[in-house]
Amino acid sequence: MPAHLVKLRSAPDLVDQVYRALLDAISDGSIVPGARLTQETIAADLAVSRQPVLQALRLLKKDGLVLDAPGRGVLVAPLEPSWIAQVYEVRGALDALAARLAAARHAVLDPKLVERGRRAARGRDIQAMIEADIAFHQAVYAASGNPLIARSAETHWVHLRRVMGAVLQQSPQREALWDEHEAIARAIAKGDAERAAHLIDHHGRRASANLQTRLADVLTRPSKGHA
Amino acid sequence: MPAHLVKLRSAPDLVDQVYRALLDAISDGSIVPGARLTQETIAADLAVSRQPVLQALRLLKKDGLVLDAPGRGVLVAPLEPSWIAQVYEVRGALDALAARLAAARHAVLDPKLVERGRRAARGRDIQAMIEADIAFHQAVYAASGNPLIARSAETHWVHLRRVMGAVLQQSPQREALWDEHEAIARAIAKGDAERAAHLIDHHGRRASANLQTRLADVLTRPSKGHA
DNA sequence: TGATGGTATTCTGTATACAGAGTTCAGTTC
DNA sequence: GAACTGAACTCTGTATACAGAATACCATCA
Repeated sequence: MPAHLVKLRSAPDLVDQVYRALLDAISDGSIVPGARLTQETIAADLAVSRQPVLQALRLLKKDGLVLDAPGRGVLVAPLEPSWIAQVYEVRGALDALAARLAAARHAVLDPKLVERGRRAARGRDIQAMIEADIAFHQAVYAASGNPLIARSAETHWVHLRRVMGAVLQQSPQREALWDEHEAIARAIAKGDAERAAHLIDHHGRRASANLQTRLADVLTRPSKGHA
Repeated sequence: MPAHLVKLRSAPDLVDQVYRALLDAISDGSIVPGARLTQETIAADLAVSRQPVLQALRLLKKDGLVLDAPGRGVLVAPLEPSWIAQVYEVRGALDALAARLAAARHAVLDPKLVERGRRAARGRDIQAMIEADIAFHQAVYAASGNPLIARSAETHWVHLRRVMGAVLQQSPQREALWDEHEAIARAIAKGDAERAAHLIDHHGRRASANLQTRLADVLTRPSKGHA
């Protein structure tokens, strides 16, 4: 048997598809925070029975993305500044760990990641900016050599993606962000674990503070988001 | 309405119960690593239909505790030394974060935790030792003020509990473990964040190395575990 | 003896049916 | 007019039924 044949993804079953669909919709804001969903409406929208929806919702509950609203369906988790702070604290610890490990291996991140990020930062496509940001951090996770880091951080990024989408109409320091990313990549390549961890830690703190104030802003003036 | 009435856990539904039952059985080793399970046998054992079992298994898959074995049911995740190392790396990062935050708040951990731990360490009840260990670390998480830490670490502890149960027939440095715990608690209470983080980090590394070698030992001489 | 083809079995995933719990709303009473 | 009681409705969770996919086994053939 030729070894280059990739193991083909046999059955992307309905539960996975429903889960993905809801995850994407919640991530990019198509389903607004605080929205109320019922199994039946989701099932009807996606043209499946309630069964796979039921299971997908349970997975989303485990992720903390939807909450039980007994008797009235489920509630899409609202966005709270304090929650964001907590997510960033945990993600920051994982980022620092990943950066330290990656530096220990003198990992070299693909320069294209930064290029792509800078290009996105100069453009207007918010989603592209978010994707580039996520891609960079995931590259650090991958470079750490510990796949569990990426898996643990995955859920956190869904939460952050939601906030970013809701908040990042335009950010002043978008270019500065990628200067930081580039410095982190350099420290990792050089094998300077402490510096890499320190940089990515501060990077996260800045981003956290930024998102929190912006989110609080949006929440107090709720209608402004649509202008 | 009196405020002291706790919100009563309305419906622990069958899915949760099945999930808990399997989680406990996998954690304490009643279901051995590598065992093959089918929905039907589980359903029959627990006297429920396949439906809740199906959902519970999907949650366990998300936790990485069971693997798909297409056509032959599901496989209880085997124990691998390298996996343990990965879990400890991530858990270590969370522990250090929690210790640092707890120290920043000058949190005082309940001294009973250490007392109970020492008593368990002198005894013979392996499960009690493990429980005491987990209880201490969870107390640190709780003291951090960030509930997300405990939630993120929860899954990791299930994996570790499995290994501990499989490996810790008797450990020579059980008392030393609680000296470390006590030192960590002191550093937290004193507010020395860096020292607390440093201590708990080393604590984790030692435990990781210990478990890994022991697990590798058990795996190469598989029958010895039952002696 | 080893490989190959077909068949039976096993197991999962999805859909439908049903029952229980909670909510909403209208009617009634003070 | 406000509060309470009851019924209708809505929604979820569980069980059963069915169809498809994968495996294991057995007979056949070189």
